[in-house]
Amino acid sequence: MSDRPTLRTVAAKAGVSHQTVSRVVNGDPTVTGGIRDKVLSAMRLLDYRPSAGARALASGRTEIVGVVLPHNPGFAFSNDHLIRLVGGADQELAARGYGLLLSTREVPDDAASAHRRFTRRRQVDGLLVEAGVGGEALPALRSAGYPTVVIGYTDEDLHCVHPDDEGGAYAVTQHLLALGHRRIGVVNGPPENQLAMAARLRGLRRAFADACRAFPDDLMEHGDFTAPSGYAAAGRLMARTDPPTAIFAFNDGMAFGAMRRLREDGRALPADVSVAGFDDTAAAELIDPPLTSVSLHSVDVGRRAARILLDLLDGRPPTEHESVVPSTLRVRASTAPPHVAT
Amino acid sequence: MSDRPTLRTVAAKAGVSHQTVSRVVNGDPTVTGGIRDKVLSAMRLLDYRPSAGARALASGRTEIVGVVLPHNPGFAFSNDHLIRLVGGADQELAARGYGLLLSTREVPDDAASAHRRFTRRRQVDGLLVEAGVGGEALPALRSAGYPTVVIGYTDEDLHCVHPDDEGGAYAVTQHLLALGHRRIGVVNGPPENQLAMAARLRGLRRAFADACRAFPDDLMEHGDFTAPSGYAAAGRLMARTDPPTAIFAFNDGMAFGAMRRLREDGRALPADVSVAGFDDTAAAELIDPPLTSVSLHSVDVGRRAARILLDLLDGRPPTEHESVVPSTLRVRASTAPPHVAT
DNA sequence: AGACATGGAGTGACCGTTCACTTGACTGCA
DNA sequence: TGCAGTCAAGTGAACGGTCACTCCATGTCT
Repeated sequence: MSDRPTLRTVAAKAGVSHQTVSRVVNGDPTVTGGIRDKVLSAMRLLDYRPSAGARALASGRTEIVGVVLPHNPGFAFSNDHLIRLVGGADQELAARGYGLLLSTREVPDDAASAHRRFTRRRQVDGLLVEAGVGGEALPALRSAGYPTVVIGYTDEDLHCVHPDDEGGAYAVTQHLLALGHRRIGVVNGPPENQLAMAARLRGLRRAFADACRAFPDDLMEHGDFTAPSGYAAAGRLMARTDPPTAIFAFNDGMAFGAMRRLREDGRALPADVSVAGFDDTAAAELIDPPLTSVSLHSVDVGRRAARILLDLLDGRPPTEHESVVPSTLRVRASTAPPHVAT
Repeated sequence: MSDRPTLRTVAAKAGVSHQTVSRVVNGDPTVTGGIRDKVLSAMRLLDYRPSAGARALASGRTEIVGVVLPHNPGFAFSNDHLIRLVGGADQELAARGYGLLLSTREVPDDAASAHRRFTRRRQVDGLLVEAGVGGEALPALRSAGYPTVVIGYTDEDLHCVHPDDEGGAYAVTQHLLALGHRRIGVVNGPPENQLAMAARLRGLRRAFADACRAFPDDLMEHGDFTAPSGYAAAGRLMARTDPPTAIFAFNDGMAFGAMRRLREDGRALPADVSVAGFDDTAAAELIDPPLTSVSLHSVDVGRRAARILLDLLDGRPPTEHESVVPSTLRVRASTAPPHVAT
């Protein structure tokens, strides 16, 4: 009595076979209008809800995809990115009836644990993996044999989607060069994000090359994406004998740190030194002066990744192996022409 | 051949019954060591992975909980909170073998759609709902009859967990009063978050009362959590004949807007006017001057909610109906004693 | 008019677990 | 020595869908 109704219960009520009810549930067009109505009202009457488990068992598909995210509370700058990524993926996947099973793991985690939760228990049809979960996890995922799309960069032979880091860095650099800056200091990111950072560096170099110049390698420092590391890097850059007139930090967090350092050193922003960031976090337009940065369209990245995964799930191999989502430069008040040289 | 092994396949290989294999998989202690080893090696040999679908069908439990989040891209300030919430919940739930099935919906959404995805197809055992999904959705969820924990405030008769908004606001107000501020302007939040805002207002009033004063109601303005609304509200507050010496905005975003407005009006921060926010977003300590705010311990809120849900799922009714997670005041440079009155 | 294609609806097996019972061996106690 | 009591392991029936077929009533072509 208190048991939930099944296909057969509904079938009995409607005076049809359980298969017919199944057809109605799945929107099979071969069911006649009259019969369909009878079944629908029986379903409504009994408050019928299909059992996802039974369906998964019988069909072999769970209609769930696993989403593996890095969860590094200290690395706050990417939260905007992550949540938008997931939101975008959810939009696409939900439209096709797929659910998102989440796994957020501390980044220093044994490679196995994150994905094993899904694959060990065959509860997902495919996987969406943020590259930040760490390179060790990816080979393990590959071997599990699930359709997988990586969000970010990867060395593995997997489909991947990422923002146009190279294009974004190109745009920033071109913007600074056009303003008249010649000595541009760079605050590069940490080695963990090597592939993304390499792309940004490529964009930077290409912009210099297109302006018939070369990036002076001695003007590069490294940070770890945190504001303090940007603070320190800016200090080192400005201590050069011929200091830069602009600083391009490879994420907003380090740009904020650099801004603080420059201001503490008594330099006016952007009159004395221009600063540009990357990622266009929420704080970028709140800070004073508002930070020139590169917006990543994370929602679109998530959507694109989801679409590729859906192709894979449908057995429709996507044409492109690596998909790049355009990013856009947001010019704000932190960048301006340099002081006229003496 | 390419089919995945089942319990019975493993059983045949190990020379035992399928039930014994099931016992080993589920860690039943009644299985003898020798037999267990045989089964385990057979499992390893065949790369056996249990079918979540079959298990769900047979046991009636999916070992998945649904997480319903509001997804409002414009409302960037809460992303930190959301992602930490989920991270915390995941920590607790994963430890007990539960997965998190995510649903992020645009906030203006028909009440039905968000949760129906889960409940319609019975793929979750319980639900974790962020109160921001909107009040209309909650009654619908209730009727679905799933064990449910609300993260935030609710009028419904559901278990809920939220940060100590009242205590946080009390701490901020007490801090400002202790500094010597008497006229404290408030930028209240939007009506959608009425219950949380009411709690913050209670804390504010209580702090005034404990100092044997009363909050001057004429010094309250409303915003919508965005920086521009804080900007506007600050303008209105400072236009009073007797303007406040401190502004307490009910979230960081509005505080940032207020700071910009004050600075544009030529006021020094915090020398002329102190500003305090709420939520302690990542940007709070990056901005200049760093913003005094209230940190919400979102991870703990998520964990607590998950634990309560686990109690519910275990048929162990939690003692407390409403659970409050302490929040802490972070005093930074945006608050200081007021100018000495003439 | 008879053979045949067509399309709506029904039949029963099967997917891979768990669950309630049963079986059988071994224990300890009278 | 016999028998209840215990405990490890086995048996077979669900669980609630989907899938591959069969079946039957039409309509069409020769």
